[in-house]
Amino acid sequence: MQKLEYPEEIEEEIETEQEELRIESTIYEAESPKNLKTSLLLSVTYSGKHGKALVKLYNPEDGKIYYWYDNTGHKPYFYTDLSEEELRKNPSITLHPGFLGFDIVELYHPILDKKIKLTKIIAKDPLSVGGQKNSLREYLKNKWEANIKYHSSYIFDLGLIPGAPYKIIDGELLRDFKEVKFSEIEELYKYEDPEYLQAVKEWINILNQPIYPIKHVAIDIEVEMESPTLLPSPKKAASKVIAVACVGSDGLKKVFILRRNVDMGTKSPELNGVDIEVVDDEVSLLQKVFSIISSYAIVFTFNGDNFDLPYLYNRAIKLGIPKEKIPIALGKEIALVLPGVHVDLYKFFHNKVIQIYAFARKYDETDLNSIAKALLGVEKKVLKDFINLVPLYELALYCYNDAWITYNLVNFNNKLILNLIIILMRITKLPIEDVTRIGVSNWIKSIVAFKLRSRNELILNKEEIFATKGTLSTTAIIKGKKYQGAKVIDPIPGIHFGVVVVDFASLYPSIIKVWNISYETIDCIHEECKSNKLPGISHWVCKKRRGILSILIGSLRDLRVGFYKVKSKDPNLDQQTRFQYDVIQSSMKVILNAAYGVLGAETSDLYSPAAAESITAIGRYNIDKTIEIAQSLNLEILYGDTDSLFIKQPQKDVLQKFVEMVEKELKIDIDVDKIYKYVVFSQRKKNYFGVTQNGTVDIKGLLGKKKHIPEFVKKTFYNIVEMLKEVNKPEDFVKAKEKIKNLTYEQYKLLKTGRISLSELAIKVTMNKNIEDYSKTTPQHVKAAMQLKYFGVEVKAGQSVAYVKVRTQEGVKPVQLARLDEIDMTKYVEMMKSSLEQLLEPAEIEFESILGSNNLGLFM
DNA sequence: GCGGACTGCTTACCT
DNA sequence: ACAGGTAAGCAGTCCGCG
Repeated sequence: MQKLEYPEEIEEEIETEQEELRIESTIYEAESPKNLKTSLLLSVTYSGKHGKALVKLYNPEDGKIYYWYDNTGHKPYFYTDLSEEELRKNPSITLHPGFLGFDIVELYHPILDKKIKLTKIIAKDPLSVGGQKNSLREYLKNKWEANIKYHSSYIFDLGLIPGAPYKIIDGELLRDFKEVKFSEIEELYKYEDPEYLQAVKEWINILNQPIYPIKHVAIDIEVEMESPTLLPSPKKAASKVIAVACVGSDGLKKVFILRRNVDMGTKSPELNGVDIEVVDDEVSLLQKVFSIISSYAIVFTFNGDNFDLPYLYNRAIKLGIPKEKIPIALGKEIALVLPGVHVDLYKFFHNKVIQIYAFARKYDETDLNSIAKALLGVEKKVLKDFINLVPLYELALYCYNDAWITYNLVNFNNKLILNLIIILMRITKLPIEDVTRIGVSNWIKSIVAFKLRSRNELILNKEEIFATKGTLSTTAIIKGKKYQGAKVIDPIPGIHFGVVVVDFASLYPSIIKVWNISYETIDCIHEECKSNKLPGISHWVCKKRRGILSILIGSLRDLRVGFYKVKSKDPNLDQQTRFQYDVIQSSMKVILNAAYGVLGAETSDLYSPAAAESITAIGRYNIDKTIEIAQSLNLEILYGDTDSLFIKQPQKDVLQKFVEMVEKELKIDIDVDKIYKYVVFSQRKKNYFGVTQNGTVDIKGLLGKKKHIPEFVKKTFYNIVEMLKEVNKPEDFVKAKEKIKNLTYEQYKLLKTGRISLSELAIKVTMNKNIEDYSKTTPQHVKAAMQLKYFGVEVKAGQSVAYVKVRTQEGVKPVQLARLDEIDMTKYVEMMKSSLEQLLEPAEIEFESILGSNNLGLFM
C-alpha cells in the first residue's frame, strides 16, 4: 500500500493561547439540578459564559451528564511578593480590565521553612491571570502559582477528587463516599507518624470508592481524499465526510454512509447486527453524528484531537451549520465535546509510562493497528482500493472496524482502560481530559500541588527549586548524562543451577520514604541538618521536617506493596473487588516507577538534581551493603543490577537470615523475586537467560529478542530456547546439544540456498527522527528510508523502516525495492552467528563448527 | 589509497 | 517531553604505511 503524506498547512495556525476552552453553546449544555444522586466527577473546566468553574458529573442511574457551577465565588488568582502598596502604583495591574483585587496572605515556604507574606492578585477570569499577551502575570517578575490552570486551582482549593463519587444536595456539591474501615490500616501502620497515617487513610478513602460503569461511545470517521497520496487536512476540511461509525456501551452499532456515485458492493457477514444508514446529504449525516456525540458521557476516539473531531467541526462550519449547533470545541491541540467529555486514546496509549509500566511494552508503535494487534490480537482492515472508489458496504465495514477496535480498547479485560483512567484521575487529581493527555511529570506535579494547597503551603517555581537543589556531587558514567545512576555487578559467566533472585520491592520509592528525600528536604536550609550526610555523596537531608514526596510516594508505595497487591490476590474477596484492587496497584506502579525520574528530569517542574542523585547514590549504597551481608554469610553472588542480587544455591535458613539482616540494616524490604532452575550468564551485563522452576524462560537483553533482528534469525533463536527449556540438570545439555546443532545447520542451509523470503530477512528499525534530522551520521536504516523517499514513500519519526542488506555500494535496500538475488549472505550469516552464539556459547557449541562440519560443497 | 584503532552516533535493551 | 547503565553495529576520523 502506498504511504500517505501529510498535507502542508499553509495558513498560519491561529494560536489560541487560551488555557480554558470557552464553551458558549447553550444547546448542548447539560442540566444543573438542585439535587443529584451519586455521580462520578468526570471533569472540571471553566465556563466562559457563566464566568465560573464548571464541574461535569456523570450519573450512572440515568446515564446522563450533569453540570454543577461554582457557588463559592471562587476566582482565579496568583501570588507576588510585592506589597499591596507597591502594586497600587502599577496601573498595568490595577487598571487591568480583569483585575479584581488584592489579598494579603501568609503561606508556608517549604524551602525557607517559614511562613512568608505574599500578595494574592485576584482576577475576574482565567485569561486575565495568564494565557494572553497582556495577562496580569506578564506584568510581574516575582510570581507564584501563576501557571496553574484554573480548573486545577479550583480542584485543589475545593479538595475535589476527580473520578470519585459526588452528590448535589440543595445546590451544594458534596462527597458521596462509602464509608471505609481503617482498623486494619491503623494496625498495619501503627508505627508511622500521624501525618503519614493520615496520607495513607486518604488514599484508601478515595481509591476504595466504587467505580460505576460509564456510558460511552467510540467514533471513527472516513473522509474522501483529494489525491491518493495526500492525507486530508482537518483544518481545511475540503473533502466530504463519507462514513462515520459509532459503537456504544449501550449496544449501539451504527454506521452512517454518505450516498455517492459509488457501488453499494456486497455486505459482509461481519456487518450483521450493525445498523447501516445511507444518508443522502452530508449536512444531515453530520447532524445525526452530532446527536450521538452529545448523547454519551464519554466519546472515545483514536487521534480524534488531531483529526476526527476538528474535521467534523470544520466541515460542519464549511457546510453552514452554525457553530452553536456543533457539540465540539476546538483548542490548540485538543478537541472537546459537549456536554460530556472526549478521550483521545492515541494520546493515552502514547504516554510512555502507560506503554512501559501499564502494558509492559507490549506495543512499541502507537498506531491503532500496532496497539490493536498487541492488546486485542486483531488487526485493522485494509482497503483494497483508493478510498474514494471503495464500494459503500466495504467502506462501512472498514470504518465500523476501526470504531469497534477503539471501543474494544476501552472495554477489553473487564473495562481495564476505563478503570485505569478513573483510578489515575483519583490519584492525580486531574480531570479525565488532562489525565489522558499529559505526561507523568505533570501527574506528579498535580499530586504534589493538591497536597501543598491542602496544607497551606506555597507551590514553588521550578527556578526556585533548582537554585538550591541544583548542585551535583557525582559524575555520570555515560557521557552527556548529569549524574551517576545505578550499579550493575559483573556477572560470573557460566551455567548456574539453583539460583535465587532477591530484590528490593520498589527500591527508589522506598529510599524516598525511608531517607526522607524530597525537593525541599534535600540540602535543606538548617545548619543543624548539614551533618546529616547521605552515604557516598556530599548532600544532606533534613532531620526536622518530613518531605512531601517522602509522605506521598512513601504512602503510595507502602499501600501498593502491603495492601493492594496482597488484596488483589485475596481469595476471600469477590472477583470485582480483587479486580479493582489490581487496577489500583497497577496505577500506583505507574506513578511510583516514574517518581524518581521526575526529580531528575530537566523538563519537570520538580527538577531537583540533588534529590535525584541522592536516590541513586543510596541505591548503590544499599546494594553494596547487601553484598557485604551476603559475603559475611558466605552466600555466592552471581550477578546484580540496581535492586537485585542473584544468589547461587543458598541454604534456606541462611537466606532467611540474610533477608532479616538486610532489612534490619537498611530498613527496606527485600524479597525473593524468583527461583531459577538454572541461569546462564556470559561476561556481559544486562544479558542472560534463565529457566524458572515452572519451566518458563526469561530472556534478558540477548540479541535474539531485539525487535530489529530479522524474523528468520529470531525463529531459530526461539527454537533453540525451546530446546533449552527441557534442560533440568547439567547432563541434559549434552542431549540438547545435538538437536540445537542440527536445527542451526538446517537454518543456515536454508539461508545459503536462498530459501528465506525477503520479509523474513527484513531488519526493522525505528526512525526516532525524521530523515532530515540525521545530521551527524547516516545510519543504515536512514539510508534505506532515503531510498524509499526517492520512490515517494516517506518514513516519519516514530515509524519503522524495513530493509535488507544487499551487495550494492550502499549496502542496504528497503525490502519493497530489493530482490532476493542481491542479498548479502555473509552479513546474514554474521547476524545469525552473533544472535545464536549467545545461546550456543554456554552449551559449548561453536557456531563455526556447525557450518564447517557438514557438506561443505553445497554452497559454492 | 587502504585498513586498523579509535571515537561518536544510533537503537534497543535492563533496572 | 521520568532517569542512568549496557551492548551492538555502523559511520566517520585519524594515522601510518617505503
